[in-house]
Amino acid sequence: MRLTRRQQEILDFLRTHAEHFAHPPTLDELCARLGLRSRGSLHKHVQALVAAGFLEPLDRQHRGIRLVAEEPAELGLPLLGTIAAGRPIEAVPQPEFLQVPPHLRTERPCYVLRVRGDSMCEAGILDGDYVVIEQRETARDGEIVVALVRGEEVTLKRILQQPGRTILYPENSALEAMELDPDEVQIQGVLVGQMRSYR
Amino acid sequence: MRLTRRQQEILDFLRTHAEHFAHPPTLDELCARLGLRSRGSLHKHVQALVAAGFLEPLDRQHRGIRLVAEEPAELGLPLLGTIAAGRPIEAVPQPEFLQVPPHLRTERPCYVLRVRGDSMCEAGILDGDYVVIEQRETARDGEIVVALVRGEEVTLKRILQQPGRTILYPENSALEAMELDPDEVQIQGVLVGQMRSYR
DNA sequence: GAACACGAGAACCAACAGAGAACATTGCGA
DNA sequence: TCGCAATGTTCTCTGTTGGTTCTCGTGTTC
Repeated sequence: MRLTRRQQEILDFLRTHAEHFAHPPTLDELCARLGLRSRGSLHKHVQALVAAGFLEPLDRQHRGIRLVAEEPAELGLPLLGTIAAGRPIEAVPQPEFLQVPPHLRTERPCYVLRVRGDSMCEAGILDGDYVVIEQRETARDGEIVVALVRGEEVTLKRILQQPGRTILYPENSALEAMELDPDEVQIQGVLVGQMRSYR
Repeated sequence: MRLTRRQQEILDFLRTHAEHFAHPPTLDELCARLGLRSRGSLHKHVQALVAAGFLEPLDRQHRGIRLVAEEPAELGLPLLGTIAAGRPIEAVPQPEFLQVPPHLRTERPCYVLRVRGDSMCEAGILDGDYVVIEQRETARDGEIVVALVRGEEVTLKRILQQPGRTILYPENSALEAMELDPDEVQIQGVLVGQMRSYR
């Protein structure tokens, strides 16, 4: 649905307002700011914005005008840093955002890491690739996971969980699998997508 | 259908206007800008542009003059079919569209293919991957291209162009390079991005 | 002269916008 | 707990804006 001039104006105002104040305005306050004298008229506009999906329905709650969560689709996913087998994740200082198409991610919270090194090259994950990780603490056998080992090093490996031991396989025949006590392995996420740019 | 002078002028104005303002103009505003005094006359031109497919029909909506189809970016890129080394591209019946983040494509026209087979597996391109191809007839040595060989088979290979011969390398040590006469190879596009979903 | 592009202007009416009243609900303070 | 003020909801009424549809007139082109 398309917004009218007034609706757009109100929406813009609400967005800037949200940046400066913790609480949404009341209808009366909004009226005053917009030069209106009728709450009823304003309410009509607000309802239109709710119908258009920009505001959450304000079910009789006071100060109930809340902006709907900004589509993460537009913002993209945060690029948290670089993952290199055997070292902690090297975080980027300013969390950058990367656009990720929906079919490379899941509905659950995800983030992006940049891959450093060739430990997964036989699985088609190369140095410089971006991997999309679903934030999750458990994995199924055979999934590729971001794992924190002994609280110090982070790697991207394929996981196999057996009673009493957890094995992390690199996909590179030059490297060896790690066999660990389940307590030593903490799963931080599961690989759900991968991207590479050749430009 | 061909546009008249006035129609072209109006369309041009609307395009520049769209770059500067969030809302389309009203008929009256447009009149003023164009030096017209009759809304009715202008309306006739607008309707002609709607009929010609340049504007969306403005069903009595205020400020409803909107340019049509500026959204190939939003729509994504067309998924044209599946590419398997040694066979023609198997076109999908209904051109599907796939969202592709900007860093995986170029400014020039691009399309997406699905990869079948393992001929490029050592370059990290696996069976089932999506590849983003920039439409282009020439390539630099070392680029991975979509090449039509002898007018019959299409492959995804790394290219090397020497005087008098063109070599197409698969990235799979089990397969052999093709050495061809330059006339036999027609480049259809160059690889600029790659995506894989693990879901 | 017929067809066409272009423009003026009037009349019409649906979309948009606002005022204000009445009512319902919530939440706070006495 | 009660009562009141604050706030959200629903109405009706009103006026304005702006898209739509006409008719008519004037050049221009083939």
